[in-house]
Amino acid sequence: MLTNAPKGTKDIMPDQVYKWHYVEKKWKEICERYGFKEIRTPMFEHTELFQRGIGDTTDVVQKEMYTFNDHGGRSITLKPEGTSPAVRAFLEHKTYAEVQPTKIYYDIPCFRYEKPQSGRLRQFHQFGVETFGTPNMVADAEIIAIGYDFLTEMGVTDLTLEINSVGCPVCRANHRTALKEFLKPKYDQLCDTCKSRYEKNPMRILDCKSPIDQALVEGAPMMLDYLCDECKEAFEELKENLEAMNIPYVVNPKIVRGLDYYIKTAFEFVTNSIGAQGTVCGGGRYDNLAEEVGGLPIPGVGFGLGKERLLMLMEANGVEIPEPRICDAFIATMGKDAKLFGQKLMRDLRKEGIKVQMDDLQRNFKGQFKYADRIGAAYTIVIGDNEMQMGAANLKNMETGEQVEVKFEDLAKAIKEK
RNA sequence: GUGGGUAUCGGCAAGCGGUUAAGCCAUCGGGUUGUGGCUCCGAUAUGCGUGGGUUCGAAUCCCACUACCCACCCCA
Repeated sequence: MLTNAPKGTKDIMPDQVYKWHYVEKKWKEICERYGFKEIRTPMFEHTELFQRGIGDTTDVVQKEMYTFNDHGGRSITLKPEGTSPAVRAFLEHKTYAEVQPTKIYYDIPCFRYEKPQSGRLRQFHQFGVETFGTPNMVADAEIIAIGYDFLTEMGVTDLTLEINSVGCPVCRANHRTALKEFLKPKYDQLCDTCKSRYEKNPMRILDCKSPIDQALVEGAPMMLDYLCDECKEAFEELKENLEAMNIPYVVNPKIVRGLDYYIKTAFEFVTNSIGAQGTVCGGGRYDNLAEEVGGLPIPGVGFGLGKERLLMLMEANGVEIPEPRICDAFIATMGKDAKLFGQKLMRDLRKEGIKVQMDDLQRNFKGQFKYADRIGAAYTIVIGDNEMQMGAANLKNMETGEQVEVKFEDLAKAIKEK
């Protein structure tokens, strides 16, 4: 029991971390290529930030947050997402007083108390980007472009970009009224889930998986038809920008966001190849969020991208992530003198930046070779009585089997050359 | 929160009520004190998720619990 990680958490073991390093490095590279800077916010925030930011009625806030009181009586919550904390930091540090827009990226753990399943964990990790300070659709398109380029460069193929506009509070309310009006006479026929969605989030009914509900929803008023002039224009601009950048998309009028702060642009990169949780990246615009959490009205747009889901998708797509070599040279020794000398040699070579290892288990000579092979050493340096006398080691290339005598002082150079 | 599935060595896995629980991979040791990957030999579960029960006898049947997986919901 004590030797089990808590439900919904996963260890990333040493033989797997290189994959994480790989995507993290690429993520940093691409964000910086786009002119974004990294931000690091705390692991936890005041609970109220999320209640106000994400929205009191959302599932995330109502039943999924890891919330506790600290010893000072403050209600604290492990962050379930990255946008609200980023906005909070932007406001707190009055970054709006600097040249705008502000473009940031991050790489964070998130915590949500959910029932784990494929692609869904209680502690998961996401990459994110946010652009603050511009209401212009150019920013939305740029955010989407980062996601598109990143995913593409990671070798992911079976992925679709779906976009939608969820309108603004005004047009969304109109649509909601019209939709409920439309659904009212059919209410009794809806599935139980949708009955509960009727009041809370009727837009979700449009996306119900039940074929019965799908039929009932036929001809229902769609958000896109209810957009006000401003929102409609914005959506057109977004599409124009995406087309100009050659980013393929499909309009999915059924995309709904579960976080209250989204307005206008909503988008998702979705796949079918990693199970039911197919959204690898999702985001949108949130012009009212800053004000909602008590700050100035600062427009923003961004996305979150699930690292675990990305890794799953890469695996499903057969993307090969190169495993770095952990040992350039293994020093195999015979006899005590050689072993002690090997210790010194190992230190010298390590100072040269070479990855060197020796036996830690008192293996016999043959065992040392076997071990060198197992850990994938590129070279084995052999030192015994003969070598000690000659002042040169036998350097064996483990791949070709080729062996040469190399003076101790020339070893670093010889190994680095290949 | 609601469903469904699975639990035998580090990994994969046979076993389907009857003497000592297959096998493969991995690991460790060895094949005459100096060279790995191939090959050969040997070692490694008194134990079958946990606790009860049925039975002369259970990994094999029943019950409960627990863990993990998958799906709904929701989302990254």
